[in-house]
Amino acid sequence: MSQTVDRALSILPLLAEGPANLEQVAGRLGVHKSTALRLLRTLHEHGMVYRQGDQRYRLGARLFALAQQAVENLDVREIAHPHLVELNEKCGHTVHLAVYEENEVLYIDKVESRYPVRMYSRIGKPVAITVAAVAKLLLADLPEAERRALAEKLDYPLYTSRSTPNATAFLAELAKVREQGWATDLGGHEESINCVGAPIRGADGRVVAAMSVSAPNVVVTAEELLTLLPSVRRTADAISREYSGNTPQKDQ
Amino acid sequence: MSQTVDRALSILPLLAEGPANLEQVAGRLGVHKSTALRLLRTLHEHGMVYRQGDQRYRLGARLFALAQQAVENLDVREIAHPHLVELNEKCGHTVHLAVYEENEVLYIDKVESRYPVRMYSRIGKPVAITVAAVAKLLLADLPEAERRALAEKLDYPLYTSRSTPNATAFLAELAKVREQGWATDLGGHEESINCVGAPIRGADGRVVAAMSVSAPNVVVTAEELLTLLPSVRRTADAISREYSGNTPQKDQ
DNA sequence: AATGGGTGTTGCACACAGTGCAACATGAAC
DNA sequence: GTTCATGTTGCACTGTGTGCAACACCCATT
Repeated sequence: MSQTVDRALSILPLLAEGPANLEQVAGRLGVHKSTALRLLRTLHEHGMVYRQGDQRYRLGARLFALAQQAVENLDVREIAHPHLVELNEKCGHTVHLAVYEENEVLYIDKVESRYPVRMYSRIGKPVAITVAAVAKLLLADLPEAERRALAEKLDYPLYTSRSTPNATAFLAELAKVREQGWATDLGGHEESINCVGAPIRGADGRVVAAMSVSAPNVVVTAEELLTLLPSVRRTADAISREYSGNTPQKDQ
Repeated sequence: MSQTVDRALSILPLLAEGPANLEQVAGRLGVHKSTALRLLRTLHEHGMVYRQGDQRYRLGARLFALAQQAVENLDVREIAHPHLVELNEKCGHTVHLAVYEENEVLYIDKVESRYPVRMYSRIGKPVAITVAAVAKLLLADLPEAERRALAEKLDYPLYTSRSTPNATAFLAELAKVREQGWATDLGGHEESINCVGAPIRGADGRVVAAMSVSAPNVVVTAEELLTLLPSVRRTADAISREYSGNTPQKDQ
């Protein structure tokens, strides 16, 4: 829509790949050096990019601060956090909270496992959307048309032999998840890691977030993990109740 | 420099305070609704803002992903992390890693305390620059002129009775820190929390990052925490060695 | 010191992208 | 149905962003 802003914003993902100098930026944007310079200066003034010792540009500190504030403003997160901690204290495993936004599912909170073997993930990181339990929960609740369109558009990378292979299988899985009200990921992302998750609903019944408990095979088997399902669901329901109660007419 | 981009970027901190609708954005930017609409659309296309159910705008998911990638590209962090974990396993307290950038000090990594009483902090959050041990370490190494200029420009909020009160006191503290090669924060930010930190240096001897161990009074006294100083310094030195070794002529 | 290549930076004239206005949609409230 | 509040579109104008070319700077190399 706005050419200048469009160009400026295109610089950010470019720099996210690694530092770059003026000419490289200009080259990849397809604009004159002087144009790139002015854009970078503006970004710099706003703290979005940072100029390191060798004059190359990197993403800047303000970006962190903004992402930080953004995540703190999510009221689901605020409400859910103590419940997640409580569940973690009971079972000891990693607990995740995720939301869906614009064709992506991302973690917005995490309580670390108390076992020494931990799974890698980080708040803000987009989730493996075709296999993660939380992703299934969130997508299962989308309106039919949107869900179908998204499923067609996705890639289905075969992380493991148990990954969701294609759109048809994914839509079937989503139907099942919607039916039963909970979801699992049994080695679909990493061979040795299993998850079990449940949805968090707003006052209108729509799924606003999803949570899951994850643990590696070496700590508990899939069957043992599944015995946690009732407490996961209880936790998710408690969060739903509190969330609906606190925001009676607000939507999200 | 670039009016359009400047305006667009000004929207982000505004939305960071909380969701806002078109008119509020236009009002606070001092531009016409239609102008604000076009800017928001461009931001939206890039995933920087998100339009929630009630049509109000919020900060978007891409912001997290970008901040995420940015932090993963910092090679100090990469190298330091296992050392921080090791130190945490030895002493059990919260371990922080921070860098200085454009008049701000911010945490780029953190290993949580294994004690139930934890201090609040989060990766990406700017540090209380006038009192934190890591901030003192990073600022103490700035060139004289820059250090002085920054000290004059800062605010000196009195978080507690032991907070640094003004620029003179701060510069004196920085001189001391530079002299001794380590720093503390004894209840300067929160009455009951103490920290002890050490600098991480690049091949040229300049301080590139700083780390610290923090613990609340109720867990260990300040004196007990200070007994950890040798292992904190040893950890910092180990990181320095590895960082200098791996990046012999690269600067940052 | 002097030369040269590789950078980043500045000033300027032109034109087109961004602007604000006013008219138009939309949808909620009553 | 009417009113109000809010988001959206089309359009003419001009001011902002553009690319160019000249300039400044740094550091190698001789």
